[in-house]
Amino acid sequence: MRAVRTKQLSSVPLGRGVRADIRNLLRSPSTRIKQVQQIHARFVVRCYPPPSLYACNSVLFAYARSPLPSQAFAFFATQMRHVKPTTVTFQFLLKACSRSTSLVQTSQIHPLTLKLGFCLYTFLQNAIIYCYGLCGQLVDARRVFDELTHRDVVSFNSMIHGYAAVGDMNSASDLFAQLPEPNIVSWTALVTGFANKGDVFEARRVFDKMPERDLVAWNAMISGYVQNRHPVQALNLYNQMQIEKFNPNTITITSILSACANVGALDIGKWIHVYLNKNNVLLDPFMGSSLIDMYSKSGAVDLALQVFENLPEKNTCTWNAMINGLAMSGHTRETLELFNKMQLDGSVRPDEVTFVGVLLACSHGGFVEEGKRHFYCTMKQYGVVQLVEHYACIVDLLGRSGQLKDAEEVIRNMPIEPDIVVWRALLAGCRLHKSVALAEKVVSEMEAKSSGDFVLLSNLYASVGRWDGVENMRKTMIHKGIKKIPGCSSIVLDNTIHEFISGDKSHPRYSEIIAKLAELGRKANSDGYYAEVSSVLYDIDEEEKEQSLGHHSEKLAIGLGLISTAPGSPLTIMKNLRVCDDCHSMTKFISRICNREILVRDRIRFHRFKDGFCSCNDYW
DNA sequence: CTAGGGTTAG
Repeated sequence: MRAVRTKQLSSVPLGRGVRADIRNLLRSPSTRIKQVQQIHARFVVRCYPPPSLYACNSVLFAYARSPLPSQAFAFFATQMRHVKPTTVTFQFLLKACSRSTSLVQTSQIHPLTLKLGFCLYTFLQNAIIYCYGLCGQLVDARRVFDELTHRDVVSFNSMIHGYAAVGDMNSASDLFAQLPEPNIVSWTALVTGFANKGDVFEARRVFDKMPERDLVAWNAMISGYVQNRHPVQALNLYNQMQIEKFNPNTITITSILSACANVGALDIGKWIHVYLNKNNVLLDPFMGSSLIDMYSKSGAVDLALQVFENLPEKNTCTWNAMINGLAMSGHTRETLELFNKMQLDGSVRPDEVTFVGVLLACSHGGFVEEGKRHFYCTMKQYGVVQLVEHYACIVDLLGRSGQLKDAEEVIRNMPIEPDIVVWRALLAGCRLHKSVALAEKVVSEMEAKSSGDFVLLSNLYASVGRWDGVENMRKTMIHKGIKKIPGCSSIVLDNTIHEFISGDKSHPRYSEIIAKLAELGRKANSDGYYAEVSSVLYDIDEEEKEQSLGHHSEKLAIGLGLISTAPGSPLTIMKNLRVCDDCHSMTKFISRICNREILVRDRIRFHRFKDGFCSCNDYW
């Protein structure tokens, strides 16, 4: 009796239901992993007649474009023993290789295609070249390329893409030059290649030389700017793109929102959000994450939370964007609550980025024990490897709370080489708790390279009245030829981004700004508030001061904001370096005297100035 | 069904 039932079970044909499922799978533009897994499960039951090659290939196709492309290999290995694979089978397998950048799979599939006599199919070999290239195996890629009897544009483009992926732009350009008729894809490969290397200038040069461009090319250049932190150029190019009558797609929007986030362009970002709603565009996790990031970084965490709550689909990035947004804004409790929610939700796994946010929140909120627990236990629990960034966070956490010995101990026992950021975190702790001796030790050991480190030690000397140390630092910096990073602050007014680089007087309203700042300076002095602070002004600073007037870039941005907006309206300023003590005090003063809420986002965190106080409680 | 473009941290 039991045998009969088993037999009935094991010979269930795939049936119409599955065929309909497969049809649906192929019809939808993207694949949810659950859909494929359900169909996969029905293959596992031995059925009669065996599933057709078409059905098998369909599952491969679905896996290849799903969020878990590597599942395609498992399916191929276990469920396709009875069928003879065709070129289509390999196309999908190779698609899965490229989407999961799996060298192991690529190097196994390659000989298999040769064994089956598929070496003459250029389109298959092209895919192999592409996959090897993505995995950084340029020698293997080149061998396939050289052995091809017939090379088409795609062969060249795949090879160029491979060179570009490892940053070998010389080889990429050489190959490009050999191409009789490069097409848009060839050109775009060069643009992305240069951009990925950080050479946006060269990328733009290539982009400008393109005989024609399509949306992908525009997107490549725009995201190149965004990824290299040139948000203003990205936004300018986006305008140019619209002038040339190209409509943005979701990819363009994702990059542009990221650009808005980096420059704090809340108005433009909001406008795009409205545009998306008006056109009934469903927010995918990419756009969702960018949007959340844009709102958080523009100081509108409440709006970020709204977006987050209403997103139809969230991935790890989305959660991370929200967690980091809350952490940056100083909402420690909320950050940790959201992290709890993420763990309970279970649909996504926390990753390295998640823990940067969690630890950062603990650090800003002074939650030492909780931070330690996440660092030592929770991370291990999720199998998340501790990177230097996390060590920097924990050192920062310990250092801030005054446990300088423990912090130093952590660095000494790190399994990986501490980088400058880790040392700098300890140094910041020394500054906060005025530990000159340890700070000196740290600076001598870390071989400080950036001006910020010397500035920190110098400020520390000054704060304990060691003027000889200040002078020494200054000499050391000159001697070692250490250049200060130019300070750069921006403010968005009427959809226009105004960038101020210290020492640059080119802004059309420069003299008005200076006049306004001078007026405020006088008020501050007579108030007694500012005078007190400036008396302990140090003559070395992270940002190069404009010699004659001594204005940091953020003061210029604030000045412009004050003279060009209605009294009492809030201002948002973005800065690439950390706020200095002087500007911090001055901004507190301005917020009170001008009755303005001023939000300054520096390299590390937000400062919300209101009624003469700052949300960081002068602790940063 | 053959090639190129996207988010979070540092």
